[in-house]
Amino acid sequence: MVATLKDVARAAGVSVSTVSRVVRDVDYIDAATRRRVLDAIQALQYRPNPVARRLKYGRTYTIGFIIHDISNPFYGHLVIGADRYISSIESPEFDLFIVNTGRDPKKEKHAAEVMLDRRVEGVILASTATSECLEAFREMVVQHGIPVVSIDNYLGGFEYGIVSAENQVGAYQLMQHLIQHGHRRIGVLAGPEAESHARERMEGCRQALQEAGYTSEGMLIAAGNWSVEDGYRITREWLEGKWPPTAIFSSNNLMCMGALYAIQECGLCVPRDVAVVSFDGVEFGTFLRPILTTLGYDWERIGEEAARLVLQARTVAGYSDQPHYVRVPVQLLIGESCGCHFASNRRRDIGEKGSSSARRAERRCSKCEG
Amino acid sequence: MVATLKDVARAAGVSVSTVSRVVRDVDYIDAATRRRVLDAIQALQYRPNPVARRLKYGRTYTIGFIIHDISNPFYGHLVIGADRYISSIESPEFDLFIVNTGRDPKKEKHAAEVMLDRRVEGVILASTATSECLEAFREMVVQHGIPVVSIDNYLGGFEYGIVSAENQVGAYQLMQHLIQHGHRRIGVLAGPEAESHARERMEGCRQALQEAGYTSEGMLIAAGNWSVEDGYRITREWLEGKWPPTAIFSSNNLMCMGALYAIQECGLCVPRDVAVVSFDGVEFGTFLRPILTTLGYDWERIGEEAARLVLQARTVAGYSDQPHYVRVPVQLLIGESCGCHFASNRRRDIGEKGSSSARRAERRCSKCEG
DNA sequence: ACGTTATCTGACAACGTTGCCAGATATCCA
DNA sequence: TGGATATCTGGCAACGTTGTCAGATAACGT
Repeated sequence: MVATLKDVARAAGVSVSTVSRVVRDVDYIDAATRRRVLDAIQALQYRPNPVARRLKYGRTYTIGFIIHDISNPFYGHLVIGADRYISSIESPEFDLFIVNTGRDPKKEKHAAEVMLDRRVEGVILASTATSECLEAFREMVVQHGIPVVSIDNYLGGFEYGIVSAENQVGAYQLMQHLIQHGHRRIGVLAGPEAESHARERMEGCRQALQEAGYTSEGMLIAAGNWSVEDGYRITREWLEGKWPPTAIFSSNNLMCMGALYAIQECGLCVPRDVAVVSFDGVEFGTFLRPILTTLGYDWERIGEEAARLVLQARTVAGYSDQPHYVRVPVQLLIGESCGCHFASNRRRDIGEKGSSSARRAERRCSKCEG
Repeated sequence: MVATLKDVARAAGVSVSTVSRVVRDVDYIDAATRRRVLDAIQALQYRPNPVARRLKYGRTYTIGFIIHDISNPFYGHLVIGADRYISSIESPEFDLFIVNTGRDPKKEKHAAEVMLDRRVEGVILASTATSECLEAFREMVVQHGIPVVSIDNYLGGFEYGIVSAENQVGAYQLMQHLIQHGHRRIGVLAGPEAESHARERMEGCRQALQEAGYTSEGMLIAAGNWSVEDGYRITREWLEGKWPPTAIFSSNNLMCMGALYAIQECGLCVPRDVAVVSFDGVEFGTFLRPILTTLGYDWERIGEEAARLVLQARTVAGYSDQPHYVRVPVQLLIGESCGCHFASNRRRDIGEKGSSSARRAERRCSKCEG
C-alpha cells in the first residue's frame, strides 16, 4: 500500500541502504544518485515508517500524560503547553500519550499499567496520586527507570521534578488583599491535606493571617476535594451557621464556583454580604458578575516546563536525590468580588489587545490599595 | 532493559515461538510448558512490545484527532467520548493521536501531513477545514484510503461520516421559545456561511421566524466566526445602532459570552432590556446570573459516535457514496436569560443527583409555555 | 501392524528500518 | 609507482514480534 525503502530502492535502481542514507542525509552520496533517489521518493510519495524506526532504535518517543479531566480547561492548557514544548524540538519527534483518569483512583492505577505497556519514556502526572496508586508510580521510577514529573504535587521524593505555581506566595497575596478590606471572619476553603500544593496554599494563608495578628479561633477552615460540590456544601454550612463568614477564600476555581452558587442561593450578594477570592484563575471569570478577584498563573507554561523536565530527565546522567522544583510566577488579578470598586465600570478588555487578565491587574481600586 | 520474548524463552527453556503462543493463547500448548512459560513471564515481568507488534501487523492502531482547541471544554468532552469508545473495545487497543490546531489554517494543513506521517488508520476532524486544507483531507481519503469523520461540518462528500447535533431542530426550538416571549426585533448571531452546521442552525431560525409570520426586514442577522470577540463586536454595534434588538439568538456559546459582555458594558440588563438565548450549552452556564437559556446536547456522545464511525469505516467493505450522518439529540434548557421567571428561585441542582441541565429543563416558567 | 489424526514444539522468514562491515573506485601525496 | 586516503555503494544482521512450515511424539482406528 504505502511505499517502503525497498520500493524506492527498486525504482531508483539502488540498494536499500543507499536510499536510507539519502533519507537520513548521512554519509557520502553521489550527487547524481541522490537526485535519482529523491525523484523516486517524490514519485512514490515515500514516508519513513515511524513504527519501524522506533523498533530499530528501541525507543518509543512517547511521553505519557496522566490527567484528571481533559474537559477542564486547566488540563487542556497543560496539554497545549506540553505539546508546544515537544513540538519545539523538531527532531526527534515525540508523541504525547494522554490518559484521562476522571478522578477515579482505579483508572489512575490502571493508567500506570498502561504507561508501562506502551513503554513511555517519561510520565507527566497531573492527577492526585492517591496512596494506593503512589506505589505504582514509585515502581515505575525505581524499577523501570521511567522518570515522572508531577504537576503541583509532592509524591514522596522519587519524582524527577515538580512543576507548580508559587502557591504559598500567591495565597499570601490573595489573603492579604482580603484582609486589607477589613474582614475579620474569613472562611477558607482548603484542599485535601494529603496534597502538597493544598498545604502550600494553606501555609500562605496562615502567614498572611498571622502577620495581620489574626488568631486561629476566629477562622473557618475546611478541606474540600477541589470540587464544585464540596465548595457548595461547605459554604452552605458556613452561611447557615450561627456566625457566618464575611469573606471566603477558595483554594481553587471549582470550589469557588460552588461557593458562589451557595451564596446566591442563600439570597446573599457578592461582595456586599460576602466577599469572594479564589486561587487558580477562573475560565470566563471576567464574564461573571461581579468580576472575580483571583490569583492567576500561566497554565500552559506549567505544561511546558513539565515537558521540558521529563525530556531533560532522560538525557541527564543520573537522578538527583532531590526533585527539581520549577515554580511558575503568579499574579493577583483584582476584580470586584473582593469588594474593590472601580471608578469606571466600563470593561474594555475584549476590544483591546493583550490578555484580559493582565488588563485587570492594572486597574486601581478607589477604596483599597489593591 | 525490558524483557523480550527471547529472554522469557531462555528462562523457561523453550523456543521463542512457544512463548509467543502462550502469550497470545493460541495453538496447542502442553500444560506443564505453559506453566513454566507463565512463571518466567511473571518473573521477568514481560510485556509484549507494542511497537514490534505494530510493525509485524503492518498497522498502527492509531486514530488521529484534529481539534481546534483542547482548552475549550467542548473539545475536551469530544476527546473523552472518543476515548471512551476506543477503550470499550478491549482488543485491539487503539491510540488517540491528538493534534491541536489552535484555529490556525497553517497548522491545520500541517496536521494533515502529520497524520500521514504517523500512518493513522482514520481521522476525526473537529476543526474548520478551510478551503486550502480541504484538498489535503480529500487526498487523505481518495489517495491514501484513510477514512475521515467530520464533526459538525460537511466537507464535500468524501468524508465517511458526519456527526453533529440536531442543529436545525434545535435552532428552531430555541428561536420559537424566544418568539413566544413576544420579541419582534431579534438579533441573530450566525456562524460562517461556509460551515454546514452554521447554515443548518440558521435554517432552523428562519423556519421558526417564518412560521410566526415574521418578515426578514425586521431581523438583524450577522455572521461571526464563533469567537467571543465577534459576539462582542456585533452585539455592540447592534446595541449602539438606532434600532437595537430586544433579544439576541447566538449560534454558539463563545459568541454568546461576547454578547453578554457587550450588553452589560452598555449598561443594559438581561433579560429585562435584552433577552439572550444560545445554542451549544455553556460550561458553567448555571453559574451565570441570570441563568442562561441554551440548547444543550451531549458533547461526549458526539465524540463517541465519531470514534465508532471511524473504526466502522475500516472494517466495512467499501465506501458508500453518501456520508453517514449521525445526529445527536438536543434539549432545550430553559434558564432565565430568555425572560422566563420561576416562582421559586432556589436552585437545588448541585445538591441533588442528576445533571443540572436536565433539572433545568424540568422547571416551568410562570409566564410562558416554556 | 499400519496409516491417520491430534498434540506439541522449534526453525525461519518476514515486517521496515538502521548500523556496521566490506568492497569498489577515484584521488591524493610521497 | 605505490600506498594511503577519500568517496561511494551494497550486503547483512539486527530490533521484537508473528505466521507458516515442518518435524516429533502420542493416541487413535482399522
